[in-house]
Amino acid sequence: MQRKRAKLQIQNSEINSTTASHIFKGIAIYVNGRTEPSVQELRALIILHGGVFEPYLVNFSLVTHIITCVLTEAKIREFKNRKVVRPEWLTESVKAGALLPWRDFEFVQGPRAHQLPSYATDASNSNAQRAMADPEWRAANTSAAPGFIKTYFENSRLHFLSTVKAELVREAQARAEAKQEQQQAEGLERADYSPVKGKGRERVIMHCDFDCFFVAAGLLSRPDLRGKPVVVCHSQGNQGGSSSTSEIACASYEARERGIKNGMSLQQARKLCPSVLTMPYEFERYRDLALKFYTILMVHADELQAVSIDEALIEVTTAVSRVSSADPAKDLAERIRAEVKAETGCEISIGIAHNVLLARLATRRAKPAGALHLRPSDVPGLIATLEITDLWGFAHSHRDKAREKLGSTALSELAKKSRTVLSDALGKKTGETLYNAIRGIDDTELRSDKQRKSVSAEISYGIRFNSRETAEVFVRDMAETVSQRLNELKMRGRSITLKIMKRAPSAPVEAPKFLGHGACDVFNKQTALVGAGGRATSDAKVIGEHAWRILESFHFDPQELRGIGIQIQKLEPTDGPVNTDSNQKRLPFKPAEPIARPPSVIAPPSPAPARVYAAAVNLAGPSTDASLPAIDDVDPAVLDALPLDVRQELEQAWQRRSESPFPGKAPPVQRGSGPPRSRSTAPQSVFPGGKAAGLKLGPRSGGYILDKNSVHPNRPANSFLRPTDSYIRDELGLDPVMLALLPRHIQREQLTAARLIKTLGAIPEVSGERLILKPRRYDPPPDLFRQPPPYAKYPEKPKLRQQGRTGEKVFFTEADDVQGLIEAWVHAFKEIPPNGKDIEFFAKFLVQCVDSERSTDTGVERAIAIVKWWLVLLRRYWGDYEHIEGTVEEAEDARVAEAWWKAFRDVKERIDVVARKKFGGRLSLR
DNA sequence: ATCCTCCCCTAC
DNA sequence: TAAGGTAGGGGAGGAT
Repeated sequence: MQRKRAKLQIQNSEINSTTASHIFKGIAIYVNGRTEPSVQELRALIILHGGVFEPYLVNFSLVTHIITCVLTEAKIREFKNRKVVRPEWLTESVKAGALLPWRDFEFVQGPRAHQLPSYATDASNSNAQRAMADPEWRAANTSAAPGFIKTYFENSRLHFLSTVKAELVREAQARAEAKQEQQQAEGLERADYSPVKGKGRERVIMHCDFDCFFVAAGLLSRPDLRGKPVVVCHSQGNQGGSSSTSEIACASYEARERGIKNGMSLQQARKLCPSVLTMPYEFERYRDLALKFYTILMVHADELQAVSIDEALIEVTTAVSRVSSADPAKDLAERIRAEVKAETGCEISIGIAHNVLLARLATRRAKPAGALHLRPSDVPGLIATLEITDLWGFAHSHRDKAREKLGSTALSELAKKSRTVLSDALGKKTGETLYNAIRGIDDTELRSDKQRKSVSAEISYGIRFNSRETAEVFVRDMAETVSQRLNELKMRGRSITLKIMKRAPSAPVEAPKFLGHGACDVFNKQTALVGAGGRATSDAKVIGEHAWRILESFHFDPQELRGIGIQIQKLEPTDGPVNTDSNQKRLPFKPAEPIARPPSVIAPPSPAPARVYAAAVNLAGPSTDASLPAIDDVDPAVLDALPLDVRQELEQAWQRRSESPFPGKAPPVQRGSGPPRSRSTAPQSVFPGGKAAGLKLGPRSGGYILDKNSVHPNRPANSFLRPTDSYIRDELGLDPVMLALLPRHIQREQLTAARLIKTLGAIPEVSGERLILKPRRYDPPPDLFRQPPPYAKYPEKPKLRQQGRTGEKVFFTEADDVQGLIEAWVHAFKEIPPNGKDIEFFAKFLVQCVDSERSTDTGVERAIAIVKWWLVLLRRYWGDYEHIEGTVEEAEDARVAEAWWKAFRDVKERIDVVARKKFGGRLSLR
């Protein structure tokens, strides 16, 4: 193969000697399958114009683009993250004499409507079109409406499910904490004789799940509807609901028999069953029922993992061991079912097995209204009848992969595949999970102690903006929402991701689903979230500012937006109490008092201890947007005025720096053509010299907990959190106050290191990371501003303005070779950023073309032609950077590219503003 | 190797 | 009219 490659490369270079142009310079192309024009012709074309033809796809990194006319399903997956382009890209580029943007020729597989939900046809929703035509309706019922976010979340079933799940998880966690403490206490008292609990005994796992939860709940007050095809959805079924796109959240068994499925639209359901009846959501009732359900489960469970409002996994090994009968597990399950039925009036089903995987499988066979104990001997027989999607965690995507790469989706077939084969097809871990699952093996533990990693809010329904301003208001409101959620959890974050859904170019303006998002392109962008003083934050203004900046950086038309989400990561607990009147609905769990509990059942756990939030340090009030204290030397106004990319770079630097408790100055930022910044993993300075006046800072998040009895709300009791001040000071030789100022993870390191010193007398050189509290080198201040571009290298830097008329009006005449001029301009500024005055001049000229009183269609057309040409030029030089912005780029040419694209977008925006004013639309560059 | 980031995927 | 959220697991691919 290597020889073959080498030979072909020689052939390539022979053709190369007669190169006609260099438009494909830097491009390496692999041609996949049969194409029109043929591979031979394409190869000649590529080489003729300075590109590289890669005959084999041995190494993906050698190939920049893949050319194809058809792709098999398998290839689509294989090439998913590649630039796959139609051959016309090459032929058209040659015709144009310039490299056209590959995205305009991106290979896309034909419509895959079958993958979309049934309501998502291509047709626009005519009801929505009508409604949206009325500005008043629009202003009152879409994302532009005041209070939209609140009402939306009040009515969203998915939001409800997520919220309740989070609450249940927290309760389970609190319970686990309490239980652990109780056990520890008992363990101490009875250490001498207490037997090791449960060890050596096979686990008993139960998967408990309401049958058609929402429907069952609704039927409690509508007994006359029992036995009928009923669904829960928003639509009141006006006009028979025959044209309703309202989604069915839950269908009764009678409805399911008629083919109605959860997630269908009501209109679909009506077609299948015209007599289907609808019930409204009753969120508060669901909450009450779930509370009763979980309370009962908690009584019986050693361990409980909340799955959702109507579903939980419990380990009941102990409780089962206390039942003496022929089938104790099944008997306990029936008892639990009876208790839930008595308390809630609803049926649950319970799957029982020795692991989670099988318990979940058992539940399916237990339904409706039953309990089923799946024994090891039953497993092979059951598994053999199943499909891959019957396994928890495997859905259509894995099914498709299995079908393509493994030739089957039946577990009986997949059972013949080796571990390696499965892993190669599905990924390492997923393959192993599947391999084990087929054999009934699953050793996942029930976990109730997981800590939160992110907090987010997202809406992709009813998002319709007609202006930048409404979009901005919305984004900032969303930020407010996220901020509240963070505060309720007493969390702050250091990282923000904005998710944007934008109407796909091929999708109708009004989606098939009423006010839905329709087919969309999704954009995620993550940046550092920098609160006051460079610290983690939950401040709504700060979050809003970051989110809005990110959104703006995309320069999307607000009218095209269909979904907005804000996610906060890199969470830290808030130290002191945050002034939030927690209006969060907490599930009012109380110490369980189960109904008709037989004496064989273990005693209910004691309630969780009062949770105390110790404020380690609280020297200042909560952070606010207005006070940017720590970065003393930077005027906030200056900061604001910086270009986004510079700002973000600084912010990231601050963030890195602020690992130190005293966010003083950011580390130096390499700029321009200097050597690339070494992202040193060197230890962060723990105690910068000089201004230890950092003490004036506000509360440092992550302070250790001084009260040894306190328990952090979202963290299980953790021994490292427990040292007393005197222990820290006297035994470990650390300053407890200083320690409290450190972020939690550094505290942990410091404590560990100090303990090691104490016991070993020295710290082992583990990774060379920061080890122990001691003063460190002081980092010099950052290089805040861009170096001026090296003008001297370009003594005859051409100015666009020189070509303009000197009179009061700036205008090109027909005689001017505008295209040639722009080309010369762009070419001249290929290696340094363009001059702002030139851009200004150019923008004015174009705006005038569109806007001036004597502007005619030809003026507009001229502007379009010029902007298009500009676009072609920019894409020719910097096509790869077109959709990249705001990134922290080191390379000079990347900076230049970004500068040009920014200029382009700014100018385009200015023209669009005028065009919108004048014609109510934007310039189309297609 | 191991970590990090940026996705996709999955569950309810 | 309708209310398509949310968090975590994991894979790919690049940086360290």
